Amino acid sequence: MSWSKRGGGEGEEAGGARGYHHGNLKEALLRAALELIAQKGPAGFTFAEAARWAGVSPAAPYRHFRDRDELLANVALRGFERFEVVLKRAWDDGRPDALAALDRLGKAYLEFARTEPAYYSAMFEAGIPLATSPELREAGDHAFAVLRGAAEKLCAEMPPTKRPPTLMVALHIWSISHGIASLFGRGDAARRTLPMSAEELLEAGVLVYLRGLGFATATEKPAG
Amino acid sequence: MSWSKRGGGEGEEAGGARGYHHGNLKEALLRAALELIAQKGPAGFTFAEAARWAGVSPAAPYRHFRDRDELLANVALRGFERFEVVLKRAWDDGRPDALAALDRLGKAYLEFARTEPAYYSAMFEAGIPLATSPELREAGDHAFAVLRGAAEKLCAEMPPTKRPPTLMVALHIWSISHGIASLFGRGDAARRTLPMSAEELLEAGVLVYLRGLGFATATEKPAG
DNA sequence: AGCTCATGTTAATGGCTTTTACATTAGCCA
DNA sequence: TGGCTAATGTAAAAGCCATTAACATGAGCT
Repeated sequence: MSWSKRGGGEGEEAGGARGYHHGNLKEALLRAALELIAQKGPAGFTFAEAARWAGVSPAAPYRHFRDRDELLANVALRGFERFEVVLKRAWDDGRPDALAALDRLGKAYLEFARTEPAYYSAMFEAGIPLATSPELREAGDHAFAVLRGAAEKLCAEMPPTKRPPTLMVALHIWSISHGIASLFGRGDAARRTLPMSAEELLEAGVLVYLRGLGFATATEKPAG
Repeated sequence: MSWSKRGGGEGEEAGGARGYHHGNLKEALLRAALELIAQKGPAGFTFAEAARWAGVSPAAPYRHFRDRDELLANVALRGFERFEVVLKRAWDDGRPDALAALDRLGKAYLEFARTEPAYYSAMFEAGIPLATSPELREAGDHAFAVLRGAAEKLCAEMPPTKRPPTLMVALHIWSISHGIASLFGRGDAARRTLPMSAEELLEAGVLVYLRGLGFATATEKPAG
């Protein structure tokens, strides 16, 4: 293998001798940013430190990102793409049944917020205007589309007469997932001691909600 | 009236002649911070600019706040206090009935996020560790206590046999409110075009949820 | 009047962001 | 192979910010 330059992002991490050109600086900066955001939050992250981490001068990043905000936006973009993958895998087209798949979906949402706090905060808390780039908005929409697809399948299983609006159901599930993730789903920030895990809280909430829609759940016998 | 100094916060806004001492700098800084956060987000806000806005030197704020973060935390603290007042007023002890009051509560939550985005982002998105100060956590807890009280009254109206855990209900309602406010509730940031207002979305979600709990709502006749 | 402490100011250090002018070299074409 | 050009880095500089230390002012009390 040609170990030369564009290795797909390996680079030299920290300190390896390299020529005048880095070879994969853009990738390295995205990674550095992610690492730094994870450590110190989106606010604490600095362009200069990312450059240092990648072993280049403070001006080098400007060859790849218009400014600090654009780098942040790119992190968010990548986050949404990853998020979509994760959610899609969890949903798995609703197998074996919509309810079980939805449960996985919720857990995946929370797990993403917990294990990828850097992405999550870049995506939802860094205050990046979604209008920044069409791609960003699109990526966000694609991630949401997974939830929407889930709502669709769920609604399809209900009798047409009492079938609720799909979009509304998707928005509700998204909102409660996001609310729980934001308020209780991360390491120790904003931690309030809960009597249950975020996962249990979300699962219970969604079950109650579905029951409210008239969706018959297995655990709940109709006549108590 | 003694127009002299400590006027309760009036100060000179911008440019008025004043002596060596400001007279109410702490208050002026808190206001300036709020204004700046509203304009440019919690990240864009700078200590120096707040000082400028208050008409003092860049070092003066350090007499009142340990550093920039402490000022931010104080803004958040004040935000939680205000939030509690707003929520309490909306809840109004559950009058005339728990359901109507809960509806007002939800709307108040969203209205706060919309009309006080500076407070809201300082409280929930600025990444201030709640452990920063006991007061901050306490203020947050007090605000949540209003929701908890609402859940309590709601649960109390249900037959004891099928009465759900109060805390869980409060957490669910808080989560969906927070999720909707964060995702759809602000000016134009993160705006996705919805087929309904955030208020309608929240109201519908809560109604479905309550129905799922077995709470009989007026709009929904038992036999459709 | 005089003391003292809270509150402001000035000046200085060090970091970050961003721009401009210049350096290096990778990729390509003859 | 040799040379051109655009992409990618570097160096240096301007301007802003956070934070601190040394010094100034005056408010409130005795």
